[in-house]
Amino acid sequence: MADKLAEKAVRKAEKLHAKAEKLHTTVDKLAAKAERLQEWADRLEAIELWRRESPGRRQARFTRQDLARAAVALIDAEGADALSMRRLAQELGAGTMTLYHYVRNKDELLVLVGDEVMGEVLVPDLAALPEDWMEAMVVIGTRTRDAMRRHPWMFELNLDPGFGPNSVRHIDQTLHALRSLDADLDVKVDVVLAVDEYVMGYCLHERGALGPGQPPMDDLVAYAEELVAAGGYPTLEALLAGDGGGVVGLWDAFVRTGADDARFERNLRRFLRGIAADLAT
Amino acid sequence: MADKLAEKAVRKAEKLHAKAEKLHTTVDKLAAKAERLQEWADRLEAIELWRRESPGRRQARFTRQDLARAAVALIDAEGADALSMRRLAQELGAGTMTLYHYVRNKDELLVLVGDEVMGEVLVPDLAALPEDWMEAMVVIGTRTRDAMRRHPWMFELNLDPGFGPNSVRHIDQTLHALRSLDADLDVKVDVVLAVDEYVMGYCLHERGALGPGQPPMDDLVAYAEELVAAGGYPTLEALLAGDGGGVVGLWDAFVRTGADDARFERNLRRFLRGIAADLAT
DNA sequence: AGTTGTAGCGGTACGCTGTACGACGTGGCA
DNA sequence: TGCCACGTCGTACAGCGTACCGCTACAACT
Repeated sequence: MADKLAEKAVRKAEKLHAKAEKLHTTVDKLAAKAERLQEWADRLEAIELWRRESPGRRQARFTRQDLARAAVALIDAEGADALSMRRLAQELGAGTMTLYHYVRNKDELLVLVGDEVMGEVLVPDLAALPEDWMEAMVVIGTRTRDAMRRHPWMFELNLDPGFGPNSVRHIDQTLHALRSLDADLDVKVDVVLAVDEYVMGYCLHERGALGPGQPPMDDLVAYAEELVAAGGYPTLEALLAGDGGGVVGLWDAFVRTGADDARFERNLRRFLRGIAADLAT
Repeated sequence: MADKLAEKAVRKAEKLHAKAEKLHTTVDKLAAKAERLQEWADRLEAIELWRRESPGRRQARFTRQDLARAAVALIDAEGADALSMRRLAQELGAGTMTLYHYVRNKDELLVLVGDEVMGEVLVPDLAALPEDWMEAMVVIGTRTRDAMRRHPWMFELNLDPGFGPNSVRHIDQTLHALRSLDADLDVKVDVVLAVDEYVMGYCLHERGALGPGQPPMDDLVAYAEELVAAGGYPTLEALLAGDGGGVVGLWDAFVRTGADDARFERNLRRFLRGIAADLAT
């Protein structure tokens, strides 16, 4: 009798357990969905930044662009670390907390800064863009690279692709550059993204690349030898064993190639050629 | 007489002024050179991180890799902002300042983290890399993308291309992948950099891209209308005027294309094709 | 014209950060 | 055995983002 009761209890417990597990997975799924929705909500909140125009009646001392421009100037001069709310306010001759009337938090300020820089990427005269889509993409890509060269700190800001007026205009202009490409919208968007990705990747690398100069090669070679001793560096090993310039030769090749100014356009054109060839099939 | 004296004085002053100016430009030049050298010194100091092996005799509680692994786990779980020296120390069950015996400052810790992640990019078995250089590059590129998908916060760390063992191994492997490419070292390095740039650019974009989901389209359209009203958005304007899906259609195209899993390899292959075609001429 | 609500401004304070400094105990060598 | 330097870590400080809240002066209404 007691056994039976115990058995029943066990079965009941198992059932409850299974039920609990099911509930658990349901909760997990809901949580995941909620997170996804939250992400979207956050990102769309970013659009809100651009939609809400200074809602007050009274005239404010500054415009948001004033903040953005001052921030860009400050970062250009002293680096991204120098940009703090206090410092920017000081630069503008205002109290720190005043900035929070133009911007909800520092991240929003950075979004402003990002869009300000995107303004420099824009082609001033759309009509001047070449008809040929590949040439037009080279023009836009080069402008982008130039802007990122002026403001290499852009990558330190960790901005997601934004919805600011200038960012949208950049997309618009890039699509405009593709007007001579006979393909449907999805293909064009694919090309827009791909080219933007290459360009940004180039700029990201260029930002961190070493300019020409002479490192203490002894340390370098010593380090390379230590690495090779650990094994698993076939190319390095061959270079050390062979007589073709050794490790220093490889280093030089990287520095030289990294500093080659024609590299950007050369590879961009290679990419565009590859895209065109693929689209032609 | 007094006039003559005054004239003389003026001439002398001018001469001195010119001399001062010359000195000034010299000083500027020297300062620029010093800055360049300083940059190099700083970057080479980074190699020092890898060269200096725990110099002490006594056995330390942790290894640098312990720190790196704990940091990666922490950031994976709670995001890059969660990584502070205090928090990591707590995670390791150590005092905060203890970490500073493994690492000179937080930046060095991040370099360690970066190289740890680069370890995931490495191809486990070099011999398994396809002979064909284009196929081999696709393998390496895909591995890189996968690692960056697992750790999209890598771009928040603002790391320059590093000299850590795994980073060097990645370069080595990539050059190894190009062994079937008949070209001299400079060309190969160009290809290595270009492909790495595209791959990183793709990952950088993917990190910030919106996953599939439904935004509040009304706000979006309203925003687009506001922008078009400002002028200078020909494509957007045409989309709003035309009947081909409108702004929502464009938005969808971006979201759809951004979420297209085949996009990475497709465009990487296009790039490689373009490179091969160019090298063949 | 006078009044008033509030938009714009900013001082203070809190909890967090990275890290300089110095104290402490213990392990390894002489 | 004695020593000392190595690994460990508590404390302190300057600077960060920003929540909270009081103040001032202007735009709008009576």
